[in-house]
Amino acid sequence: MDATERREQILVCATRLFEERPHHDVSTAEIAVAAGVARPLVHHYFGTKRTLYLEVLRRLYFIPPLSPAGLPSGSLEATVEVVLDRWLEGIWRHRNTWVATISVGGPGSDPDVAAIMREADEVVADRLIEAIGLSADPDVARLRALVVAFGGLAKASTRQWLVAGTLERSDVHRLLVAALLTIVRDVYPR
Amino acid sequence: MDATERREQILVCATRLFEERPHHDVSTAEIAVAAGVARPLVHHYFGTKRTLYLEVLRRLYFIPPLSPAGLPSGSLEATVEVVLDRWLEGIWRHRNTWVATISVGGPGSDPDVAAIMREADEVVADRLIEAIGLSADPDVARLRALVVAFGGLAKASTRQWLVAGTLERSDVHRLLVAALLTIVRDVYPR
DNA sequence: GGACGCTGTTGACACGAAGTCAACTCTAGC
DNA sequence: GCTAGAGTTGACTTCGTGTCAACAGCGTCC
Repeated sequence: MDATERREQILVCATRLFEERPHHDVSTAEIAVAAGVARPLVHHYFGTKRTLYLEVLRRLYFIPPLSPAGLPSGSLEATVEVVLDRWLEGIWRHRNTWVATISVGGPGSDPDVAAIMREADEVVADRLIEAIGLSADPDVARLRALVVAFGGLAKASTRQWLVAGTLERSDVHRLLVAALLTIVRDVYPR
Repeated sequence: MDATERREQILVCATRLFEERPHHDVSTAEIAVAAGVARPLVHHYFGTKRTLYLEVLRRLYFIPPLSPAGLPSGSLEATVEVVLDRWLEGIWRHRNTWVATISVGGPGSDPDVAAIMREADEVVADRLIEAIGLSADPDVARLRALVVAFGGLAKASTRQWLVAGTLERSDVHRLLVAALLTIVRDVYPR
């Protein structure tokens, strides 16, 4: 089999396993069996188990969708409403992956893992800022930091919606719209 | 040495190690050396390494302070301002521990870890609701869910402040005050 | 056609960490 | 002094990771 195909196949199997179980009790042997290959081949393609895990993470984190096209032109409020509605739509469509990505760890978690998440958070923040048409603003760095923080609210609220079931989708939408508008209007301006 | 003392000593050493390094490369042997005991003793007191880790987590998560006493009586806005200011003060005082607790993991992270964090988040949310004097409200469950989500904003923004350095403390304070007021006034009411 | 080299693949080994167990030490009570 | 029990540990077993040399398929050159 072709090298890139095999690599991809192993990566897919590993992703599935890492999504559904704690990574410490997913062994490379198990991944190899799932992919129908011998264990050393996993190491051949990905080096260490840790490298493979990080690659799975990158793939998961950068799948989350935020359709950048077809943004509505209108008041800030209307734009934010639509953008966040679409965003929640995408979250719902990929809810399994999303829940996996926002599941949390604790102290002693991997700094490389944290770095990947941080980078992904910033990419999402930039897209969001672009979607609401503020990417040309001076002092965007500060706005970005605020929107990254907003991302924490987004993750936590979608978890309440999708995992805990203590919030409805409409609650989450209202919360996020109100929070983002507050940030842009009241908190961001010096 | 007395059993509880020894247990405590091992727990303290383990906490220090888990705080500063990824838990997968902290070995029980290392913990044992740090505590000046033989490795099996660690297992004797805590069973598995996982159990010890979870106990460290519980201790870390439930240390975070939110002084419940001396709440100011006045407008909602003034109360929220003071409560969050004090909260940030506590965060700053225990910033190392705090940063350790909000450091993130990824998919495949432990469900037990997630459960501990979720419980801690709810405790903090309840204290916050109590501090702003809304714990007697009907439909508190929904408010609590919203405040738990707000906790996500609080974590992410304090991370921007303490780790990334992209926000000032005053930024975080303004952000959290505005967001919490928005939640209580605009989002929470049906 | 056979030798050669390259890529994909694997069996077998080395190393290290987790968890278990029987045995040792020391103190308290008879 | 002797026993009982708690605290403690050395030694062993098991398991997972990572490495290495070797094998199989296949295209290429003499």
